[in-house]
This record gives sequence, C-alpha cells and structure tokens, in this order.
Amino acid sequence: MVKYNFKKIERKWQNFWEKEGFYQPKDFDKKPKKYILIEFPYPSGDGLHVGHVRSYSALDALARKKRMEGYNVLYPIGWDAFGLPTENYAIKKGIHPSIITKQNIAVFKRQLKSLGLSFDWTREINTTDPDYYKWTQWIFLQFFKRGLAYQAEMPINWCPKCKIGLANEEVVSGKCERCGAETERRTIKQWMLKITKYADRLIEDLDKVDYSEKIKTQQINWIGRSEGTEVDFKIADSGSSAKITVFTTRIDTLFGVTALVISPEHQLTETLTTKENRKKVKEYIEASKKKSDLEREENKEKTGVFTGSYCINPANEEKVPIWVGDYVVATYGGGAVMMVPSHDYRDYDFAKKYNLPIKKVVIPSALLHMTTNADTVASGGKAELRLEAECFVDDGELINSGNFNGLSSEKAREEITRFLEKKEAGKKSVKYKLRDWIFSRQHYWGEPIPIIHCEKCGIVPVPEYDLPVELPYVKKYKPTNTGESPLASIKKWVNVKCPKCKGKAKRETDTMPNWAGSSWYFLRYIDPKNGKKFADFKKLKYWLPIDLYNGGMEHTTLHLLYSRFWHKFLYDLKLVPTLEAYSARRSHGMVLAEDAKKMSKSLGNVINPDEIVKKFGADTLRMYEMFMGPFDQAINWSNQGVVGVFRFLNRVWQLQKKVKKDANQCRECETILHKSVKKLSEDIDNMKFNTAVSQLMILINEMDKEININLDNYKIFLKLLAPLAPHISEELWAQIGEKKSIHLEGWPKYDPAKIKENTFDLVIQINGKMRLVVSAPTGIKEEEAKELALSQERIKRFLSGKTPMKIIYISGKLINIVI
RNA sequence: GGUCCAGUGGCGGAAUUGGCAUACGCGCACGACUUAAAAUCGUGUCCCGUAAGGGAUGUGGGUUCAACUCCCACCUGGACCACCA
Repeated sequence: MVKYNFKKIERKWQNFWEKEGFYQPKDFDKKPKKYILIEFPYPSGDGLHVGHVRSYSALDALARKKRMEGYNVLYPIGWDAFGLPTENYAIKKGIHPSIITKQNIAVFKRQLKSLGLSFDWTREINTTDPDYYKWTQWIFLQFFKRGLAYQAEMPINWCPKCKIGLANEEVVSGKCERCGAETERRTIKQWMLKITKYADRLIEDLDKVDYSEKIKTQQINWIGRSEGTEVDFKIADSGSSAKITVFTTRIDTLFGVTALVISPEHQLTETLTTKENRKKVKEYIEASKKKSDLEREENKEKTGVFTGSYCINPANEEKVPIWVGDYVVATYGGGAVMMVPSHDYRDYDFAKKYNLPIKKVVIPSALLHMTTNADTVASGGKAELRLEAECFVDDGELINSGNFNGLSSEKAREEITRFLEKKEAGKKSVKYKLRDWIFSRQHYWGEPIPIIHCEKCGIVPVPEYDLPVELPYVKKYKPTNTGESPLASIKKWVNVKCPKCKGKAKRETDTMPNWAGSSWYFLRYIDPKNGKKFADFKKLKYWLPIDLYNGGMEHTTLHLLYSRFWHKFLYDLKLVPTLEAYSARRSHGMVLAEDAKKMSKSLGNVINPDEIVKKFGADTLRMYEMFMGPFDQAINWSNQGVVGVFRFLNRVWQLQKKVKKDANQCRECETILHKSVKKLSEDIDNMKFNTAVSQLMILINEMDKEININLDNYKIFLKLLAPLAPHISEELWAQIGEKKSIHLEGWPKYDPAKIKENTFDLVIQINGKMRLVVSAPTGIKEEEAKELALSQERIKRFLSGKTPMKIIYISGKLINIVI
C-alpha cells in the first residue's frame, strides 16, 4: 500500500485539470448558469494570506458541487492591482510599481494554483492593464457626460510633514501612515461622483437582494437617510432677507430653540460677525481649522463663540443669538443647527458651558395622563425622574409651544411643518449622511482621469477613440510637495491639444481611487477580451446577476455600495440587464493568528499557506479552513487543527484497502450514507462547511467499522469528498478504475426512504428529565408508545406506584411522563 | 454614545418550527504495536459522588409537561459606525 503522497497527487491533477480546460464555462450553454464570485485579491508584497484561502476554498467547494449538479459555473479570478500599498512599497524599495505589481501577481498566481482552485484562468483580468482600465475610464466619461462626475473644492487629509495629500486609507487614527505626524484638513479641487443621487435607490433595492441582515443594516446606516424639516431663521435687524436654513428631525422642539449654531466653515460667518466679536470669532475659526480629525473626534467638549448677531425664530418671532461652534458638521444639513438644550444632549452641554437659557417644550406623555398616585407607581416613577431631568430627548407631548401645546411629538412635527410651509419659512426635507464620492487621488499608481482642461473650452472629456489614457511610465512617481499628482510634473504628457478647439490644453493629473477598478470588474469577467465594449450585452444577460458574492466584512460598506452604485448607473444607461449586480452576498470571518491577534509581519505570527501546502498538502489546508469554525465568524488559526484534518485524509487514503466490489450492503451503512448525502448537500449550499466536514468524519468512522466496504458506497463517499478535497478524491477515483474525472460526475442523490430507520430511539422523560432511551419501531402508535414506556422496569421504579398526571408524546421522538 | 452580533467542556465548536446538551475535531490519560521514539490503532475524557443519584449552556427572574433555543432585567466580550441635529 502506497503512502498518501499528496505532493505528487496534487501536482498531477492540477496539471491535468488545466490541460483539459475543465473549469472554463461556455457562454450561452444550455445548462443553467451559476456565477460565483470572490472579491479579487490585492496582490500585495506579503503574498497570499490564509484568509484568502478560507474564502476561495469555500466558494470553490460550492462551485465544484454546482458543476456536479449540472450547472454551467463561472468562477473567475483577477487582480485589483492599483493603489497605495504598491506605490509605497515601490518608493521604499526604489522599484517601479508596475514591476512590483508583476512580481506580486506572479507570486499570488503560483500560490493560488498550488491550491487546485477551479478558477477559469482564461478570464483572468488585471485592473492595471490598459485594456482593462480603458473601460474604467470609459465608464467615468459616461458619469461625466450625465453630470454625475464634477469638480468641487473638498477638504482632504494633509500631512504637514510629508507635504502631501493623503487618502482616508492612509490616515491611521488621525495620523499619517508613513511619518506618524498628525494630519490636517486642507481644501483642494477634487473630482466627485454623485452617489447621493442614488441614495434612495441604494436603500430601497436592498429589498430585492439576499444579503444578510447585518450587511443590509450596515448599508442603510452608512447611507443614513433621515426625514425631517428644513426651517429658515431670518437674520434680525439686517434689513435684508438674509436667512439661515437649518435641518432638524425634531421640529416639534422649535419653541425650545435658544440659539442657532453654525459651523466655522459656514458662508455667513463673516457677515454675521459684528465688529466687537470679530477678533474672537476669527481666532476660533483659525483654531478649529488647525484641528485634525483626531482632535475633533477626541475632544468631545462642545466649544463655540458668539457672533454678535441674532435671528428670528419663525415659530414665535423670538430673537435668537447666532453662535459658531465646531461641533456642527459643515457638510451636513447646511452646516447649521437650531440649538434646543432641553431636548438634545449635545445642545445641552453647549448651553451649560455658555450659560444659555434652557427652555422645556416637550414632556413625557405618561405625565399628562397621570391622575392618581397609583399611576405614578405603575409608570415606574421613571416619568417623574425624566421630568426633573433638564434634558429629555425622547418623544413626548408639547408644552410652552403656543397653539401646538398638548400635541404628541409625532403629530406636532407634522403640524409645525405644515405651519412653516404656509408661512414659507420651511419645508419637509430628507438628508443623508452619505456624501458624494471623492474620486480624485493625487498619486501615481492609479487610472488617469480622462479629462483635458482647455484654456478656452474649459473641461473637455478625452474622446472615446483616444482611450485609454495610458499611465505614463516614469521614474518619479513619488507624491509631490505641492499636493499635486506626480503626473503634473511630466510636461510631455500633461501638455496636449484640446480635442475640441486644438488650442493649448493640459491633462487632468489626478488619478482614480483604488475603488474604481473594483466597481465593475465582475462585468469584465463575463467578456474579458472584448475590444469594442466593456462587455457584450447578450453575454451579460446570460451570466448576470451574480448568484453568490463572497468577501470580507470590511468591504460591506464602501466597495459594495460603490459597485452597486456603478451597476445601477450602467443599468440606467441600458448597458447592463440587471438592477442589482449581486443577488446574494455573504461575508467570511477573519482568520486570526493562534494568539487571537491579527496576523502581521511585525508580530511574527503570520501563517504562510505555502508552508502548510508543503507539509500537509493543499487538500488538508483547504479542508482544515472549512472545518475550523462557522464560515462567517472570525477564528484563530490552530496548527493542531491542521493535523486533525491531515489524519482524516490519511484515513481516507487507507480506506481503499477495504473496498470490495461485491461486499455486502449493510443497512446501517446505507442509512448513514444517505443521511450524509442529505447533510452534505444542504450544508454546502448553506455555507455550513464546518458541519459538512464533520459529517464526512462521522461517515468514515462508520464505514471504517466494516471489514469490507461496498464499492458503490465508496464511490458515493468520494463524490461527497470531491468539492472539499478535490485532489485526493480525484486520485482515489482514478485508482478504482474510473476513466472520467470525478469532478465531471453527477452529485449523489439521497433516497428519503433509505434515511428512515426501522427503529428509533424513544426518549422517556419523567417530569422533563431524561430517564431512559428505548428502541421503538418507527411507525409506533401513541398508545403503544405509552404502554411501552410504562412497562419499562426502570420507569416503574421511578413512578413507584404513582399514577401519572399527564403523558405527553411527541411522535418519533419522546415521551414525557408528568407526576 | 449609537447600531448589530455573540457568551455552551481544558480548546475550536455541534445541537433552532422548544423535545437525549456537549456531535465532529484538538488536547489529555491509559493501553496495543516498537529495543525506543514518532506515526498508527484501541479505550476513556462536562462537574460532584464508590454507587444510586444530583448539578451544569454568562447572571437573576419568567413562560412551558419540557428552555442552549422564547420573554424581561443585568453582566461580559466582539464588530461596525461615531458630534449627521
């Protein structure tokens, strides 16, 4: 008997599968299609992470099972290769990013191939390939043509030491990722994509897809839709019609306003500030500009300064002082809030600090209906406590609010909004936390934004026939000191003729963010070599939507939202056939180190998949990662656990000795086999890989008890194993003389009749406590079961002559005798 | 601070229309094989108790014939968001 030589076996079958082109699906095949997608990797210098292996092995098992079930399966792979880590690494090592990228991809490719994943390598894509980013740029131009891409002055993170603009990803808790200096805010002209236009649809269409509730809530929270009222406060004594518009979800507290607070960035700060206050206000604004995000976040104390001006509360014509405070977010709701200290904690803090009046206008509803002492007790005395509190933030009933007294908060919001609308001093409004997407990066390693700035014509898009705008190969790709993209210094590339007037013009030098290429890559897989379109519509129609998309939890907000946005945009242009790209999304948990920390080079706790493959083989690595725990939960790596799976595969290898063509079929074996078919079928579909593996272990424990194993049973076992351990099952399949690959075989079906056993274990409980398990025939009647239970010696002893009060019988399961 | 999720042996975990708690694996102990070790195989392994029996799924309460599972309160841990008016 030859030893389990995984090295030899795995290499042999990987070559065979590749040569035969096993995993290349045909477009328009008559078989039903399945498009299974994993987030394509970022080929970093660290090489493949065992976390990649977890996700890819899981979806590979699913893909393989679906093929066996007769589906035409697309399971593609590619590289998301533009971006900062590569650029930084290139700067550090002095090697050009394009070379680094090539090297990294080569490493990743070798590592992935050593795992025997059933990717269709003929559809491999690379976001840094001009043939690919041509279409990324083309899609950007479509955004531009429809007014969804525009330029705006936007604050960015600025590192004062490195003198460069940083992307959010480069700012680690308020500090520059490279030098550790605290970052500041600076305003720069940036390209923006109008994702906010799609905000409502991005929420609503979540109803049409199968994402886990967690993911849906995250998306909804991120978009942060809130319904409220916009209300105008006229500036007092200005003689003009100047006003400040504020947004509030609590218009029911309008009568409680004791100040208006505007953000330091607000346009009117200058004009509102009176002479006496000018110096103080200016100082305050300067100070808050210098504050980094970190400081703004850490320092939760509300500060502000009085401008000297007043405005008029449209509800009661009261004069209200206007303050400037940096706790007001400039980019949300117009950058101004009405301050109601009695009903908002932040406003309360602010009012306390500056001794502003606190006016109560909402009280807990329970209080109004309280007539007797008994009621006070019934409401837990809580209402009383809340009345005493100076700040009550819940809904209640209105007081001190003129005509609106006695209304519930909910009703009052409607009534007051209507009142303001009549007065033309306000209206219903919806606001979002979601901002438009800052689409510019002042970095080298990204897709150039295909725009030309002409002295005469202004912003001119690069004509489509000139695409792609290739990223020039240059020696200097370091970010510049001016905050401009390094591309700006390449005069030859920058200076061009205007496509419209042929006059003097310059190229846009900003590049796209890392998210650009990944916002549509799943479409390119469908038609990766098309030179005329980003993908053929008929092919898109055949393959879309993606049936299952898996990736990390860290991408469930940004990447998922961005790509859904692009897809909807393309749908509106009738360029893709589906409203949503992904009909189902699942996320896998992180693989942590044995010490429960994140794997990192500096901690020296990284597990290199290569080493596991070398020592135990790809099948062991893959199956261990499936077995380690629930797929969607974070889990610690365990070297001991790997050994357990390796032992299992060795037992599988040994099993062939016992296989006899005409071995007897035993009833127990048949039952457990069919049960296992059922379990594996369901578990793999439901992504419960850990229990799927455990069932295979249970099955082998059972089969191994026999002296001889029936060949047909053995074949079924190998088929069940095939998606999870594709190499060993293929090898053993060939060794029993099968000519066709096991991966082209049909997925086994189970016979419900064979799962049913002749007898079952009847559990007998007394007062809910398990006392005895007896074997009973499957079809036993209730009366018979009761008799059987009561006739047991042990049960009689427990009853000791007492008559049961009640006997509960659950068919096929248990009897509970209540005494 | 908000939202969501979780808490079961020495460890990873299993068990959901409420019905045998601890499947499967790891670890550990003992045994077989071996000159020996590794590997492999076998047996045992929640706690207390010689046993009969009793106790145990973060804590306390509730519903039920029956609760890891449902309800209420609390404790602990994690993830994401975080001054969004």
